Amino acid sequence: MNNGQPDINPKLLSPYNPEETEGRIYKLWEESGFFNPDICIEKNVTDKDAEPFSIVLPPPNVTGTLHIGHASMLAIEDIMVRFARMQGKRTLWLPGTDHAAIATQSKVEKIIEKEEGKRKNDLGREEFLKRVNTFAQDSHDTIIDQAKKMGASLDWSREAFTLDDKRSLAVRTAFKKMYDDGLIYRGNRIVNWDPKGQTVISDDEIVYEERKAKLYTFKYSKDFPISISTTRPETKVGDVAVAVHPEDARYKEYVGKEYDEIFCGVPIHIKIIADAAVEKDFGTGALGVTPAHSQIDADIAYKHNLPTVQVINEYAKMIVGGENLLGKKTTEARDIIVEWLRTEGLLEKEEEITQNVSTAERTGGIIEPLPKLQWFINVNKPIKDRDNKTLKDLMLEPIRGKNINILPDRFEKVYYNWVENLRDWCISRQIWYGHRIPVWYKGNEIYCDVEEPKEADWEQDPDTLDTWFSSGLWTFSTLGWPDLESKDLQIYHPTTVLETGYDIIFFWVARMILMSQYLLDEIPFKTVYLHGLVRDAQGRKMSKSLGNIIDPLDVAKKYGADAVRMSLVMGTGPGNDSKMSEDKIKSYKNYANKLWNITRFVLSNTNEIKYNDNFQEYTKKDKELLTERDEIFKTITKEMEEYKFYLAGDKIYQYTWARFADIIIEESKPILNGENDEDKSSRAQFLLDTLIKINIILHPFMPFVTEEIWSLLPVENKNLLMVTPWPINDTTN
RNA sequence: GCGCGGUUAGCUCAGUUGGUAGAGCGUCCCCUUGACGUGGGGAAGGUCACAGGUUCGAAUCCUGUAUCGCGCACCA
Repeated sequence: MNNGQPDINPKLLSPYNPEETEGRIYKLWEESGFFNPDICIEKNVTDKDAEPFSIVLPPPNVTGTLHIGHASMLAIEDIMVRFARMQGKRTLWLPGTDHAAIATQSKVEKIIEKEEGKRKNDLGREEFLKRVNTFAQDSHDTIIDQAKKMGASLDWSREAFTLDDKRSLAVRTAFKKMYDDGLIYRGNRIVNWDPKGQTVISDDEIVYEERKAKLYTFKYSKDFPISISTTRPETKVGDVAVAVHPEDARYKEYVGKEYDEIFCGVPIHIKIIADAAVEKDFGTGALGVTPAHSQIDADIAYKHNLPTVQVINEYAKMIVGGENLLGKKTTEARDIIVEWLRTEGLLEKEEEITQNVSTAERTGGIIEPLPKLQWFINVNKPIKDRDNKTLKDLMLEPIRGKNINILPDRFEKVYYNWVENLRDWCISRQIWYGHRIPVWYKGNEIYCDVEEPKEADWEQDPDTLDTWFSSGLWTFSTLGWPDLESKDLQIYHPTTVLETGYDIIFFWVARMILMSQYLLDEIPFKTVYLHGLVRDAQGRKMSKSLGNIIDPLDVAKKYGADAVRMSLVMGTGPGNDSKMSEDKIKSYKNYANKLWNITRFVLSNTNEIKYNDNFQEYTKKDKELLTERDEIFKTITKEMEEYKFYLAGDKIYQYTWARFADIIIEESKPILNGENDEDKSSRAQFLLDTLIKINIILHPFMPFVTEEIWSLLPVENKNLLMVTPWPINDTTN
C-alpha cells in the first residue's frame, strides 16, 4: 500500500463533478461515431454479421421542450441500446421528431394571436406555415440538445422528421396504395367536430370530462303523445323521429304515426319508430332522434331511412329558426328553448345529472357531432390480395399469434378490446400544418397519386392528414421505405423493441401495426415495452397548476444526468406509473460519488500491481468472492435481457455499495496492509477486476460517470466504455 | 355497465417457480478511524387491506369483500 501520496489521477482527489464531466464525455462519444452502427462495424467494435438490434425513438412533438416523461423514455431506451451495443449487437437507435399537426398548429396560433393579435387567416396559408416551420425548427433544436444532455446514444446521422421529404413520400405512397385498394374513402358521415380547433378529430382524440348538466323532460307540443328527455334541447329543432323500444307497451300504439309540429318556431316532422337500441328504463323510455348531431341517432336514422336535418354549424351556432334562434350559440339557444318550453307549459321535469362531455384532446373544445364530408380508412373491408382479411384482422393477428410481445402482457386485452370495437378512422383534418391529402379535384373528377397531376386546373384537397397517419409509418419510413432496396430497411426492420407510454397504445402502437402489416406484410417490432407516467413524490400528475413539475434539465444540471436517469428507471416496471422526487435523484447522485470514491480507494491501493484480466492465482476466499460476484452479474444480465431494468439496476447498486464497498473493501484493508504477498496480490486483482466490471455493467444506467472512471482505469488497449464488450456472455444455468 | 391494476415499515416501492418479510428515503443512538460525512456501524418500525379456501406451509395460488386509481362503453 502506498502511504502518503498515491500515484493516481488528481481528478479523483475531489468529489465527482457531473457538470464538468457530462458535456465533455458526450462530445467524446459523438466524435467517436459509435452511435452509428456502420462506424462500429468499420472500426471493428461490432461484427458485420452480428445480430441487429434496433429501436426507433418515439418522436417527441415539436411543440416545445422535453419533459420528465421524455427523459424517462430516453433513459429506458438508452439502457436497452447501450446494453445491446456492448453485447456486440449491430445496434441502431434512430432519432426523430414529430410535426404533431394539430398540437403544433394550435400552439403557434396562440403565440401569433398573443404577440401580434392576428389569426392564421390574416396571414394566409403560406405565411402561416412559414411561421409554424420556424417554430418547429427552434423547438426541434431545443429537443435535440436536451436529448444529448440526457446521454442518449442516438444515431444523429439518421435523424428523421415526420414531415420531411422522405417521410412525405412515404405518406403519399401509403395513401395512394390504400386509396387504390379502396381502404381509404371519402364519405359524408357524422364526425367529431371541434369548433375551437375548427377541425374534425378522430374518436381517439376525444377526452371525456365529467360535468354537471341538466336533463330536461318535455313534449314537442301539447298534443304530442310522448315525452322525451334531453340535455341538449337546442338540437331538438333537428329531430326527425321519436324512437321507442319495440316491446314498450306504453308507446306501442303510436309506432308508425307521424306528426307535424312547430317547435320553438321551427317546423319539424316527427315519425314514431320502434328500435331495440332504446332503453325502456332510461328517462321516459323515448328518444328524440337527431340524426345530424348524434352518432347513435344517425345510426338509428340510417336504419329507418330517416332524413338528416342539420341545425348547428361549424361555429356551434344555430342555422335554423327565426330571429329568436338563428345565429345564436348553442348554449344561448338552449336557454331560449328551455324558456320557450317553460312558457308553453311543455316542460315536465328538470333534473341535475352528471354526464361525460366529449372534448377535444388538444384544444379542450366541446365536440359538436356534425355531418361532414371527410376521408376515412375502412377497417372492416376485406382486402382481396390479403386473403380477404380486414385491417382489423391485420392488427389482431400478430398479437394473437404472439409475434409481437407486449410488456406487460395485460395490455394485450386492452388492445384486443380497442381493435374489436374500432370504427372507421377519420384521417382528414381541416388544418394547414401537416401532410396535405394527395388528392386533386377537377369538377366531379378525383385524382389520387403520389405526385400531383401534370395537367392544369386540378385543385388539391385543402385538408391535411391526422398526424398519426405519418406516425404509423414511423418504424419503416425512417429506415428508407418506400425504397424496398434500402439496406437499413432490410437490416433493421422489423425493429427489435418499441418503447413508449401505455397512454398511446391506441393512437400509435395500433396504427404502426396496422400500417406495417398492410404495407410491408411484416410486424413493425417484436416487443412493445410500455412505460407509465412519471408522477410527483405524492403520486400526482405533474402539472403547471400544481407547480410540481420537475424539469429534467434543471435536475440534471444540479445532480447529474446519470442520477436523473437512474432515478427514472429505479422502482418502476413496464406498465406502472413511477414516482419522482428530488430526494430520489439526490440519492443516486450520492451513488455516483460513492463509485467515484471506491475508484479512488481501489486505484490508490492497487497501483503497485499490474492489472491482469486473466489472473489465475486467486486465494480460496477470493475465488468465493468471484463466484458470488459473477453469479450476481449473471442474474443482472439475465434481468436486462428480460427488460427488468429496475431489478438489474437495484442489484448492481446493492452489490457496489452494500457488498463491495461496505464489506469487501473494509475486509480488504488489513489484507492490503498485511505481509502476505499472495493474499495481497490476489485481493488487489479482485478489487480492480470487480471495479472494472461494475463500471461496465453500470454503464447503460449511468453512462457518464462510468465512462469517466473508465478513462482512469488501468486497462490495456481500451476503447471507449460504450463499446466495451459486456463481461457476461452466458446466462444459462 | 364491462375490463384492468394497486393495497407490504412513517413515505416510495421490491419481493422471479408457494418455504421464517427486503431496499431506499425518513426517525433514533453511536463513530470527526487514512476511499468516501454525498460517509460508516447499530436500532426501532410490518396480523403483507379484509374474510374464507387450497396446502405440511400463502405476501405469493383460488373465491369473495372493501378501498383507491385507470381504460372502454353508456351518457336520450
